[in-house]
Amino acid sequence: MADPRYHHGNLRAALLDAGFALARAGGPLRLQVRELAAAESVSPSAVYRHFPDLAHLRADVARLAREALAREMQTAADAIPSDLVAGERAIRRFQAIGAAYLAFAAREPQLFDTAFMATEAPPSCEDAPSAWEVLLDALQQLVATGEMAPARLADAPLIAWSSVHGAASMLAGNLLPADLPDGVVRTAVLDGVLRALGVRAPDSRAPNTPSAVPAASGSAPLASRATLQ
Amino acid sequence: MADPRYHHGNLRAALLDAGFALARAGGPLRLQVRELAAAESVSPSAVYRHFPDLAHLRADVARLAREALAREMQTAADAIPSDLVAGERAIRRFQAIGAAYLAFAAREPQLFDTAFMATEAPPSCEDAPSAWEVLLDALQQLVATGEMAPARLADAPLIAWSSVHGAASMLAGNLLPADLPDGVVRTAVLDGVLRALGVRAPDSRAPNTPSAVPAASGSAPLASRATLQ
DNA sequence: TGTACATCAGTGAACGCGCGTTCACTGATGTAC
DNA sequence: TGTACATCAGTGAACGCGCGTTCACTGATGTAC
Repeated sequence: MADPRYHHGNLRAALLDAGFALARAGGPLRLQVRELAAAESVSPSAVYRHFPDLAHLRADVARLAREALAREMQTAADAIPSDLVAGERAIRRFQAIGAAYLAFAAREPQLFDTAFMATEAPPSCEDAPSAWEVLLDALQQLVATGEMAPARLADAPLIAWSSVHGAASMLAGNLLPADLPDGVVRTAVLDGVLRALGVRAPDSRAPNTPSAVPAASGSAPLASRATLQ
Repeated sequence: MADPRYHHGNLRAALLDAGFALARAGGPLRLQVRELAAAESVSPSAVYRHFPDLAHLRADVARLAREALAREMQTAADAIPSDLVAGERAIRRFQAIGAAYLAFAAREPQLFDTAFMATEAPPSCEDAPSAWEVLLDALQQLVATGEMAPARLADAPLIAWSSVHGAASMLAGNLLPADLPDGVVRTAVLDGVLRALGVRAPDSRAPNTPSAVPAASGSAPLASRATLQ
């Protein structure tokens, strides 16, 4: 029987998985050589058999986090029924992608931070799937079905990504009032994006009116700067 | 003549200023007890005469960074001529605030990171001025002048902040193509926010059309995922 | 006005810790013959 | 089929460093009398 300490088998992939789990629990600061090695019951120096330094390992864990995000976006889009009218389906898929992005940030704030942390090395390969590509595909479908003006494709990615990423950052960073339901954020931001893109929401086909927004309970809940300083 | 090493005078404020300068140059990671003390030519233990620990000092430096941002927003708003028609003035002030936010992130990325970094202690006082309040004031002026629907106030802060903060994060984090001019980002995001809020831009009074967007040079520049992974 | 003294704001050395990384090594694997 | 050997993937100890923080101290300040 082989000594289980030697020849782990696939230590590189195991370290990345461990990094993913550590980042999920504790964020970027938990990505340390010794902790990663301990997670795989391996000596710290074994890490250097598979990565030139910690920076490269961190960059790949960040990539895994982004890929996890992209997969959830794609899965949410694919969950939209395919028997809808093409235009409505394109809109619903676009909304599902944004909602998945927000849900990921709210449910896995540490992983979200890791996905977009500053890295001092490049990842070993490109994101696959890529969240950016998933977004671009959805926008192109909006154009193909006539729901968005073709010229809007020039700035639509920037508009959509800014809004959703900004809201996701606030959800992950707990910058929003704790009693603010995620659904309110989702509705406000996603409806706002559709209006910014000149796309009519499938529910309320009257753009530029606040009707789709749930009524504020008492005074405007977002007006409090208790948490968002 | 007093020994200059003793009785610094206002070491607390000086440490915060030094922290601001260090964060500006090197971001949150540069906020270290020893480096801060050295910046003021003081021994590390002197820091503990004015702050219980590093976390509290960091929280106050972050506050200073947010206040610097808020001041630039307010200054930009106040630079809008006051002899304009009230409605147009309110819109221009709102645009100026957003543009200042984006310019701050692009010009001082490290300071921007510091402003919104995670802290393990609360700041010693509230932000003054507060960027959030500056935004709220501008939105209320949009309503007061009839440029925005009052009901929109419920979600307008979230929509505006998400979009601008998201774009600012990308500018600060160098997630956007390097050859993409800041002006393109500014125009795309700020025009998008106005459309999302149902506010007619003062230039192009035809909302929901892409006319205000500069023509894409060749293929859509944002479609490249070279830098935005 | 001068002096004793409590208070304050620093010093300087050290502690303990955990980090990334290196180095000589050793055990396991796989291949040539 | 068995064996020598090159190669690979680990070990374990150590290095050097820099970190936040503590502690006993000391020099300067300001106030009471």
